[in-house]
Amino acid sequence: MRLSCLPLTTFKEVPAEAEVISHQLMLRAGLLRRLASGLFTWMPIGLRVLRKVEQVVREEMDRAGALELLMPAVQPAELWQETGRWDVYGNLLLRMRDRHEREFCFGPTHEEVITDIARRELKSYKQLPVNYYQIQTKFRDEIRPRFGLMRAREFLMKDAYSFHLDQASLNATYEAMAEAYARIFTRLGLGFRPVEADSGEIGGARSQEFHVLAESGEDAIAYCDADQFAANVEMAAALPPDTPRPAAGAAMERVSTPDTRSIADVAGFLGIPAEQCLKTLIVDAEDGGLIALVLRGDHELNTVKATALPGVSSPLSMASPERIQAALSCPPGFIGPVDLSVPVIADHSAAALADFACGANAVDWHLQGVNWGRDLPEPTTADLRNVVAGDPSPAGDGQLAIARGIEVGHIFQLGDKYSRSMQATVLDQAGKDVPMLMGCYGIGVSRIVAAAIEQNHDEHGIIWPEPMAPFQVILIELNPKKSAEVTAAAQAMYESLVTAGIDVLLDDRNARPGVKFADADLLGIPHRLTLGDRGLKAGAIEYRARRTGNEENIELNDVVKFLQTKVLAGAN
RNA sequence: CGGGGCAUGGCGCAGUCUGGUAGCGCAUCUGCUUUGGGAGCAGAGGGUCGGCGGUUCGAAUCCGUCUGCCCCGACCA
Repeated sequence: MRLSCLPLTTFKEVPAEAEVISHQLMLRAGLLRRLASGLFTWMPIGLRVLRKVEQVVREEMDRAGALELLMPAVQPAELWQETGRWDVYGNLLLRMRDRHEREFCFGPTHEEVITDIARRELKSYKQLPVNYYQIQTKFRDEIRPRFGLMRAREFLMKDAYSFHLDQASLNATYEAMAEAYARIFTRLGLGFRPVEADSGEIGGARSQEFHVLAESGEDAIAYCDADQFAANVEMAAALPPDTPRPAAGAAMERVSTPDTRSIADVAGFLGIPAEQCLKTLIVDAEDGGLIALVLRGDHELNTVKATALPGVSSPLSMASPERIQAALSCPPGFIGPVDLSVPVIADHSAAALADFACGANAVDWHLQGVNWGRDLPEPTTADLRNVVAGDPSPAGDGQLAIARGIEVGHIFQLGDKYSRSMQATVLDQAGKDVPMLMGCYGIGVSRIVAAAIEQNHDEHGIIWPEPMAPFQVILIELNPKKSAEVTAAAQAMYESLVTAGIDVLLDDRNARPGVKFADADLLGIPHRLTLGDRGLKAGAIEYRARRTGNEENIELNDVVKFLQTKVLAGAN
């Protein structure tokens, strides 16, 4: 492609609407334009990136034996009513009516449609397993679209759905998809991690998310390199400390602590570390009463774990200050587990403390030197907290670290949820109708593009991983108006690169060198060739790698060969 | 949906408090000079100041109302 034929407008300044770096850079580089909230136009160069990602996904899905098809974006309400999701899905579903007043939605996902296909097409166990996939535009009317492509309302997704006679077959395809996903993200040149995830409402046996690691990621991931453990922070178990509780060394003492409510205040006032304090949270109980959850001062409550506790109301709700005052005769901020009139559940780490400080259940008073078993009963213990860096790995070997990630893929086992409600059955060996088991496997194709930028950029712009770069090479022709020789040489070089099958962008615009260099950096094309009169005289062209900034001069005649080894080496 | 912020040429902003008929930088167009990291000079085009209503002799500016966009929370590829 010749840049002189492409109306490309790049910005020096960051558009005010963009908050995250990927969104900013895509707007500045002219890859993306916003139409409305959560709706974007992929401009020509941006679309090339999207297509390259799509192609890698497609190749690996094909290699894993999945079958590509394409379902309609618009879906009839009847299918969604069959599974009950027409009512459950709520406002995320964009609904519409046709001229006959029939109800439709713009598909946010395709379980219903694919299950309808499966029940019509698949009649015998002999046809199983089957794994169908598509790469298609989805629409989810997100409550709050944000961060550009990261949470757009309309987005490109690869969604796959597999059908099986039995669990063993489902497991096999699930594993095959996990491997295919790992290959996809590896081929795309992304730093990623598969993590154990909450299977949530769907209730399937297994679920894994694939996260691209980036500072700006929305999700916190706990992982351990020693034993390969990785899970969403919400999902990671915090093990009880393996060292026994120290012996009590201090006598319990009531201390006046005027106006010190927060852990930070208390720890500061008493001159002790936060991990020597207890934090007592009062939550509503299922039976209408209250329950006290006790954590170490430096730990955070994990709401997923807390909700799962017997007796705790679901969803979790913190008791109001009024209820606390009424039931305990003490405002929040001075509550503690000693002589507390409601049930106490302590986190393992909190239960392992000796000589700790906590609220005295009286305004402006705390207790110090408190010990379980002596000053108050041994508590019921449970895992209540989020894991923190340095915690032992639940998999048993090594310590956890915390990283941030962007979820770009999710695989899970659906079981018979949809096949049962939609009567998608096949005849088994015994000639009996049985509902098929299903798996489902998603990849956010457009989100990958944003995630790649979040992970790969510098102060000058994007640094595309080779396999998704819009072009492999940018050829900059310096001062085209000044020298006919340079122009001729650039054209000849461009032609020979194209002939060699190299994806090259020729910057033949009549612009100053600085503009071209800046745009090349902003666009993030991995390999840059610069042809100017200076080099031409010496019979050489300058090469520069976007990521490293390394430069070298290449003989004109060697350029194609040089790039083929360089570019192809990077692409596979 | 709750909370906060913003809306002025394509982009970034000033002007709003204290009403007097719109300005700066970038971008765009023309010419000349320049040309290895976002050039200089001279000129040009482009804005019903988000919409509607009100106050006023007069509204970007004050009042009301609606809309759009962005950020923080619960959801998700």
